[in-house]
Amino acid sequence: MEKVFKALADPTRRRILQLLRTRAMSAGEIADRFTLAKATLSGHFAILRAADLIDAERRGSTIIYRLNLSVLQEALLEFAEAFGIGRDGSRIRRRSGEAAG
Amino acid sequence: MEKVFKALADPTRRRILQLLRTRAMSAGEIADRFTLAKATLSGHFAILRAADLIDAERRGSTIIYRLNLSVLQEALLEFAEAFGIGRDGSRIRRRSGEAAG
DNA sequence: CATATATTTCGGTATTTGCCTAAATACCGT
DNA sequence: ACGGTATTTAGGCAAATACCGAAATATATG
Repeated sequence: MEKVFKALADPTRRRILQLLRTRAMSAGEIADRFTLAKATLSGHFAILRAADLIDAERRGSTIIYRLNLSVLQEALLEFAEAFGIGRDGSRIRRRSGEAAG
Repeated sequence: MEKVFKALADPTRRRILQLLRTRAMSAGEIADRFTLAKATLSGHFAILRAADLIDAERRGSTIIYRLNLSVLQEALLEFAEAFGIGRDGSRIRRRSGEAAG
């Protein structure tokens, strides 16, 4: 959870996740969409990987990154539920200290 | 959105929001629940306020902070929708580039 | 006005972050 | 094994962050 929030704090990393939303991409393919140095992007990949938000798969000489949507989902949902925030905008009141389903 | 994610990146600030979940509290009341200096907490309040995640209301000599849940809600929902993440865990597929809800 | 209380602002330090270039590693084709 | 492409790791720098104690501000009260 901590690592996920730290990872999401950077706009470049959020953009990377957005890019991977539609399909998996190689490190270079992603890097081409940014004006940053490849080494810089590589650092961002490492952080996203440490947060388990993306998976890396070596495919020959390239490395394919894939969005791990379920982890993003879990983290967001867990956080939202802690505040009783529902999809429809409703707030579910809980007795203080009670955990969300 | 940027400010919200930056604000949420720090665990102390997330704890502050959690504290305000049940009821509004004065700065001092909040500070008493941390081992950090009041000045440090005051800085965190400023960041949360800049992100519009909390509202401040002067009440005599104290300042009452209140969680601005709707802003947290909006930010989280907007982000989740961009990834097609639904409350039930389902993923809604969209044509690339198409905006959510 | 003087004092007390609540909170913020200021000035400083240590750590972390984001970026870069250069060098290292991994894999491929010849 | 050699040269080329893809990617990461290493080293370094500037800016941002998180923290603190001290000083400043605002409010209430005697």
